[in-house]
Amino acid sequence: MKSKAPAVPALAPERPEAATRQRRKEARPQELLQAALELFVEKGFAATRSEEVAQRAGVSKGTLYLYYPSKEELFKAVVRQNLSNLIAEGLEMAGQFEGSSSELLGCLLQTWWERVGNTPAAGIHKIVLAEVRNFPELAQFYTDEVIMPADALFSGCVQRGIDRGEFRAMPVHEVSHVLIAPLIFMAVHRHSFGCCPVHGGVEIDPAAVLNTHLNLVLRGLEVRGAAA
Amino acid sequence: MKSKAPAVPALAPERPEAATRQRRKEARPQELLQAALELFVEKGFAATRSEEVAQRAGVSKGTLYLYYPSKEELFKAVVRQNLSNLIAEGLEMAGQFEGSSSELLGCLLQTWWERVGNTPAAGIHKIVLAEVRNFPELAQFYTDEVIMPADALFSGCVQRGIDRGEFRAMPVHEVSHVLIAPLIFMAVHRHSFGCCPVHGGVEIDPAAVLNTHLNLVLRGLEVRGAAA
Amino acid sequence: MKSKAPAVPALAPERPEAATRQRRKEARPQELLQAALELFVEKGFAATRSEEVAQRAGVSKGTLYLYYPSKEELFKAVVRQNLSNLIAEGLEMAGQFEGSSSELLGCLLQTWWERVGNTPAAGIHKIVLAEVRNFPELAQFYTDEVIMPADALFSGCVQRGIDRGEFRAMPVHEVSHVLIAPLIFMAVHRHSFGCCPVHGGVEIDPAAVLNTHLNLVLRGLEVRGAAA
Amino acid sequence: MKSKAPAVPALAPERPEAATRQRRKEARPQELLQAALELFVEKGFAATRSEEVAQRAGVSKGTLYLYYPSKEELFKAVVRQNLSNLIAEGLEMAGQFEGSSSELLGCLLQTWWERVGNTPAAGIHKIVLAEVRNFPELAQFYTDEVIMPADALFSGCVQRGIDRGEFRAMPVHEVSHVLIAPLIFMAVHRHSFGCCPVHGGVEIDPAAVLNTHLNLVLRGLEVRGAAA
DNA sequence: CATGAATGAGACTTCATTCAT
DNA sequence: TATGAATGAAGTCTCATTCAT
Repeated sequence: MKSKAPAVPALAPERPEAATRQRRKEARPQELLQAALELFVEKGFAATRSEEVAQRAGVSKGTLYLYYPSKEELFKAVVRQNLSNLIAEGLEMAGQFEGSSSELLGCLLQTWWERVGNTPAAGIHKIVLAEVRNFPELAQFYTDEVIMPADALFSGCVQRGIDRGEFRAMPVHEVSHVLIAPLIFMAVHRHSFGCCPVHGGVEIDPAAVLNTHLNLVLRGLEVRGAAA
Repeated sequence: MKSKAPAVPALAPERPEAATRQRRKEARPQELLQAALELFVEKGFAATRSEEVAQRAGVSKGTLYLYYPSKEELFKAVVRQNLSNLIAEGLEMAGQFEGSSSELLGCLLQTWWERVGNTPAAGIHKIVLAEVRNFPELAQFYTDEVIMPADALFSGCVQRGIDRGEFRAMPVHEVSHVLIAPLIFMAVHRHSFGCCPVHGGVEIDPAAVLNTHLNLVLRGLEVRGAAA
Repeated sequence: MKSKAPAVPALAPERPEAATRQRRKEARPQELLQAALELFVEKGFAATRSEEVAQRAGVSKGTLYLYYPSKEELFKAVVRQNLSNLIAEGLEMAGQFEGSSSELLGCLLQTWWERVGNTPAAGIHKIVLAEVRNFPELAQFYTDEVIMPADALFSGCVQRGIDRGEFRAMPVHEVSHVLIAPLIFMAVHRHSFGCCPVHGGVEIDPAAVLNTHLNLVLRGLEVRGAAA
Repeated sequence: MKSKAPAVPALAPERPEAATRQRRKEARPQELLQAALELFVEKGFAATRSEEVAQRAGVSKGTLYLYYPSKEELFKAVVRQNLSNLIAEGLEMAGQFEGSSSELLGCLLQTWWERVGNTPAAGIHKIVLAEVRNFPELAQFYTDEVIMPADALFSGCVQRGIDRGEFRAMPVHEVSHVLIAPLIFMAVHRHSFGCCPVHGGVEIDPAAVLNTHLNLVLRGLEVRGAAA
């Protein structure tokens, strides 16, 4: 591979190897973060070896350290990157909505599941839950970037429903919590027990749970529950 | 030893042998499990060093291994001990209940929170979620000992409500999931973010969330929602 | 067992338990050395745990240390005791002999095999060979107590044969070495490979080897080999 | 790489990459095995610390584990490496031999002593004798790779002598045993007592013993003993 | 004397990190 | 930049030895 290079003079742009290498070089951080995310989700922070991350990203151990000065920093970068993504997703789906507040919340939760809960990136929740106490700085970060925006989003929708007379008057933050908790829980579950083959376990059909959840909670929220 | 003790007035002080050493030996497993639980919840399984556990229990490294042959076995013992309690509580309460199914579920969840969710034992959920993929046998164990009994308990109560015409006909397993998920999520949260001082975080009042949760979900379940 | 003692006033000599205990107490050092010898031969010095020795001797770990201040000292005691036995055996069989020197040597080797080589005590050779370099003081000890007496014994017999015109004139120490080496080798072998079940190994029949050995070497020694 | 090398005149110095690091990497296994052999022979398997081996080979503890996954595997590798040589030597010599069977056996034993018995590799016998009961698989390995081939080699030579009318008819396996035992014994001895300075010990001159051994045993074997 | 719970030095092994090439 | 050989701190576990009972 090395000594054959001089045999092919200067066809640089046509050489797929060079093209690949270039493309690879720029994609390195992405690939490393991707590999690290997968492994951290699979095995946790401590049980993931640096070399495994490098291998899965197709580089050598040394190269990993060219991009991230330590395993801790790599971990933080993984969390940061995926948190940014989460935020982006959140804002994206917040958007403008015309219909009823029940429909809005249903749509929001449904979308969250499809775009976050059901994707590999959801595993980030698992790691963060497990490791915040070992990386205290992440707590503030995660609170600012995820918990508070998400709460604001959902609380806002609940408040909208109350303001429009669709929902009963209820404490919005608590409702917000009750609304998201089962989804996050389910998402986390998929990355722990969901990956372990057990005999006789309770099969969870996410769609069914989501439907039931909405069915129960929205009905519980709606004011016409008493009226009808 | 049990009922005959009062029959023999003052033999107790005659046994000088059981004074210190023996009493300690009997208390050791408890002390070690207590220390291990705390540390595993604080730092996770992998990040907890055996010696730390021993130190917190006030013994030396070697002593720990006198009682548990490996860190992994210690972990399992912690899970086992604390989970047995869970099951016992659940069955005890499920026993015979006279009131309405809504009251039953409310009482069940309330008790779970007081006796489990609000105690250090709840932190186990966090560790299990985080580590189960590294301990495949634990997955089966936890499924058999916790997840399935819990599901049976809650599903049974929901079914009871449906049978008695109190609840709407709904998929019981999914309802069961929706019922417990927010509690477990809250419990896990208390042992991860709940322990990190953050500025401006959404303050979660467990009692309020629990009330809101019950208020919403039970109302959503009840058949009179349509009747009234 | 403890509290029942006062119920039986003073039948000391009749109590088999006390008799046993007394007898045991005096036999302790013997039993410990016996157990230690067995284990050292089986597993070697380093791989034998103090507690195992105690267990096999039927006492507790602590008791072992009442008799021997350390594992090293126990080891030396084992070697010393068994070496003394070897010497006793050697002297015993040296005796006075009337017949031909060939018969004398044949008888000597045969007896050595029966009384030493074929007994568990022969395992001592194995340990000593393996461990002298870690216990240098044993070397002098073993040389004085075993190697030199044995050499003297066998060399003497060879010299007797030469003096009496039965044997060719040959270097007596070297002949002595050639005479004993196969026996010791065989004895050691019995305690290493001889205890491992292997498929297709070369079966060694000690009696046949001994016969062959005598047949060859004595014939090689005898002066009439050329005459006959 | 093999026969094409001379066809490419001066490419060698062009590879600066293989300068130091690479050459060391290739030499490492040899250096480690050498150090391990020495130490295992000196102190035995159990009493040799991994780090000592590394130090003697001039590397760090971790490097040792880069090449051998455990101390036990290192031990096996030592046995394997040195035993392969033994076998090779034996087969090479056994090949075609023109002279008398006495000469063949004499030459065989003489060579064995020079090439094996008198080198550090002979110390392996000591370790194997001492440790084989703790490594059951080693017993089979050693039997297959050393004991049986060696027996076949020597038995074959004896049989050759009998077939050609040079030797008396005798049980070949037993003769074989008698032939090798003193050599191995002497080799083992050199690595245990031979290394301990003792006063007044019986000085063993290997060459003299070997000569005496051959003198005695071959004379005992030869048929002309009766004929002459 | 005897026990066995407790200790802690020390062995093996892993793996994050460095650095010569 | 990229590599991967090398390092050594640190973790798990063992076991000879001690000592309160």
